[in-house]
Amino acid sequence: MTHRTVGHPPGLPDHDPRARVDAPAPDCPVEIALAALRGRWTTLVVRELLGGERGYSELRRALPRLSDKVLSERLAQLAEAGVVTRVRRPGWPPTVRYALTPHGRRLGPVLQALWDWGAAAG
Amino acid sequence: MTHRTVGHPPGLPDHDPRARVDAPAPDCPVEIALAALRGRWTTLVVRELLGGERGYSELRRALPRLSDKVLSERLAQLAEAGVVTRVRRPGWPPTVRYALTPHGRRLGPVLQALWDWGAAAG
DNA sequence: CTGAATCCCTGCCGATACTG
DNA sequence: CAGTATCGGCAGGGATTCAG
Repeated sequence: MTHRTVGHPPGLPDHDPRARVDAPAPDCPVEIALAALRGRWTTLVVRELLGGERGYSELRRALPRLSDKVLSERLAQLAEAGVVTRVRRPGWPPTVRYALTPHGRRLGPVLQALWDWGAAAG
Repeated sequence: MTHRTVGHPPGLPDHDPRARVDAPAPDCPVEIALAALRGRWTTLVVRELLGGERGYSELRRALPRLSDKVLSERLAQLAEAGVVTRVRRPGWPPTVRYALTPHGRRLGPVLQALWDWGAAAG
């Protein structure tokens, strides 16, 4: 959805056309960000990659209860969102490395903000 | 899920027991925050309330395509999460006012962080 | 080793109708 | 005015199986 954080300094310019909508809009930046993080396991995969480049089976070992299907889905989703890059290495056995893009690394502060809010007493 | 924003200054203490899990955990602060914002329309309702106290029908007018059912669900969900308070006013016709709690108002920076990330070029 | 395809089940959301 | 009850469609996620 589209947002203006009204009354919250500094606040974004109200001239942004993606603001002031009355329904969920896929081009709203907040929607884009939440879409990138959407789905079970997604943030755990990102957290793992914040620790550095990983291979497919390394991710599987780090998250043993995550199924192949969902891991594939998440990696595809995150690649689509421009968060991770996928690099096939030639040779045998075939190996693939996953790493955060610069944009993906900028999710660090976002996850921190979410953590801080969730950690504060309700 | 539980997160440690590894490699991102300042970073949280790694002693937090809610970190370093290998599966989605409901008590992880990031999970808590995402759960509060989960579901369609949720952030739009919050954004509306960031502009100040609102009544039920004011919210309906601001978000005309949001059904009664989902609006009720969202307000209940946000109240459960400690984000909004619900105040019935005596008299006729019955009126109810919804407002953000202090905790809810702290979602401003969180939504800002999400906006900023989503607005940055991928 | 690194995935994609399939099956099934569950939970979310929207529409409609009804109540205090 | 401020909701709740009910139903149906669809997408998400887990287990298993198959493929490059």
